[in-house]
Amino acid sequence: MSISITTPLYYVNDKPHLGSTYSTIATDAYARYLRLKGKDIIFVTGVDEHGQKIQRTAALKGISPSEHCNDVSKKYLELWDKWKITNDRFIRTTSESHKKLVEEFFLRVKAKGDIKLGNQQGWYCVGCEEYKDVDDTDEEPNCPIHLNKLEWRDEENLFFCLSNYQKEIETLVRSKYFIQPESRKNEIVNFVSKGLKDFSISRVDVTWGISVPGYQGHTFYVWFDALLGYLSSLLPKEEEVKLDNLSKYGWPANVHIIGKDILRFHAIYWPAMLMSANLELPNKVFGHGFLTSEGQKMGKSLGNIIDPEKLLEIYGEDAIRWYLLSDIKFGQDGDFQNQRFCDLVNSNLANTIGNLLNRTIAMSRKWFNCCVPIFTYKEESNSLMSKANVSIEEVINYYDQLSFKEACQSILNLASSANLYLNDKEPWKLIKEDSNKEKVAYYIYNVLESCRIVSLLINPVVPNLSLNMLKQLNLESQINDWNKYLNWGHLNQGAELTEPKPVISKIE
RNA sequence: GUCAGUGUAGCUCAGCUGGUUAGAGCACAGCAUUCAUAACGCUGAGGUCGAGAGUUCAAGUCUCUCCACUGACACCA
Repeated sequence: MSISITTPLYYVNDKPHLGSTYSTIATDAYARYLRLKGKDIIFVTGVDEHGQKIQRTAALKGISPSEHCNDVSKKYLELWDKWKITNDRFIRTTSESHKKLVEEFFLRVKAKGDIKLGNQQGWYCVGCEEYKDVDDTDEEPNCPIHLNKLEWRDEENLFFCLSNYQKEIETLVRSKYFIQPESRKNEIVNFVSKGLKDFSISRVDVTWGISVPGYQGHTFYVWFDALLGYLSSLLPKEEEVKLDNLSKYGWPANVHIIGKDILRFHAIYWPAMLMSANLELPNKVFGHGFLTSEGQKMGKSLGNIIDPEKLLEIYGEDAIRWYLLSDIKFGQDGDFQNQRFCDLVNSNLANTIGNLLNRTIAMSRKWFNCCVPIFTYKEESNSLMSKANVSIEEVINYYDQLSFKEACQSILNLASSANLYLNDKEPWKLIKEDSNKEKVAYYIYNVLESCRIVSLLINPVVPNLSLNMLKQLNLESQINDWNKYLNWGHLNQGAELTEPKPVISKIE
């Protein structure tokens, strides 16, 4: 039975930014981890292509909305390709199957009695494109951002009766693992406890969207469209679009990995919608933090926007993945600092891990015929093996909880232990006495074996580095299966070792 | 405005129920050193723990006030 994991479906109003790249990288790391453990997963990403903003952006560019969507969606596809993201699906909400699914979903929810016609009233700012909360006594309110006058709008909309699910949602959001991280869970619990209001699911002034069946002039508004992409993405192309088929193809999602800004919609609206449609709920919703650049919010006006594509061209995916996943606690906000980024990549990947492999292969080749040592010698306790076993257990645990930073730390600890082990054993001194050769063989083997474990454990985070390391150990074939190889002793004595080259070069 | 969270070495962060000289990693300095990507290892310098007051034999750790930042407070894709 397969399970799905998802990134947000990114809004194609503009080209991809670092934030969406961050979500995608994290989800990719998790997907890679699950696959290594042998799980049958479907990694879903995609784009949300409807709405007024897109309609307007396209008009501004003098092209049709669909042209605009094609352009931007293509950019996303290309970018994920460049980053070597391993998504299995890429859903576009303008696709025909998605449209069918949305219609079916709506009819089901309507049949359940959870749809009603109502009026959306309020003070609307054209600039912000949203309704503003204003002081009731204010007869002519202004937008606090744009400072212009707000328009009074009274628009007929369809509503989803979220309030029907107050009890169920309350229970759900309080449950132990549904919302993560914990701090955000509290916000949501708080919010729900104040009482849920029905929300509108259609617009009458937006043409660029999916028409609501039976309601002339209405198109679906974001949440009743975009969120359903998680479902429509799962149906195989040849399969008839049917909600009942979903459980065969990976629904419910194991986790939705999203930015903290859209947590509420995923943790409250979405489950209620699914309940109404009689579908299973996702197991978990993880709202990660936002990135700043050198301590400041990224913004056009500040001109400090980090372009993920340029970043990739300069540094390559491993360096950036490592920095984002190993230095920023997943779930908290993070700051991209160029100096720190370079320092950490060089210190952790090139020095601690890369150089460890390099020095050990060099020794092994020099003293053991360009091969992994062959020996019969054994010591009673093998401290490195114990360290490796601890790391294996810890790292699996951390990955399971999406605690990438902690996982990376544990891997780094193992590599450091191996470096210390070498300095402690001093094989380069021992080897001067011929009688020590067995001992040296044993020590070198232990360190090489630790490198092998490191390379496997680190794979979800920095896949290229991992593969490079395994190649140098002549163990490329072990890359895809943790169940088989992620335990001590799978490095073969006497296997050939080629001349080591740095597995990752230093940056800047 | 209301509620919640954060504020600890240059940087990123640990410090549970209060208890000897406040910790780690990175960066920096010195030493050592070749097996290695000037890498690894060792040593060191660096903090009035946001500010002030209080409780206590004892507070980074509890209470109060203040300051700064962040988030939530419903339609922000």
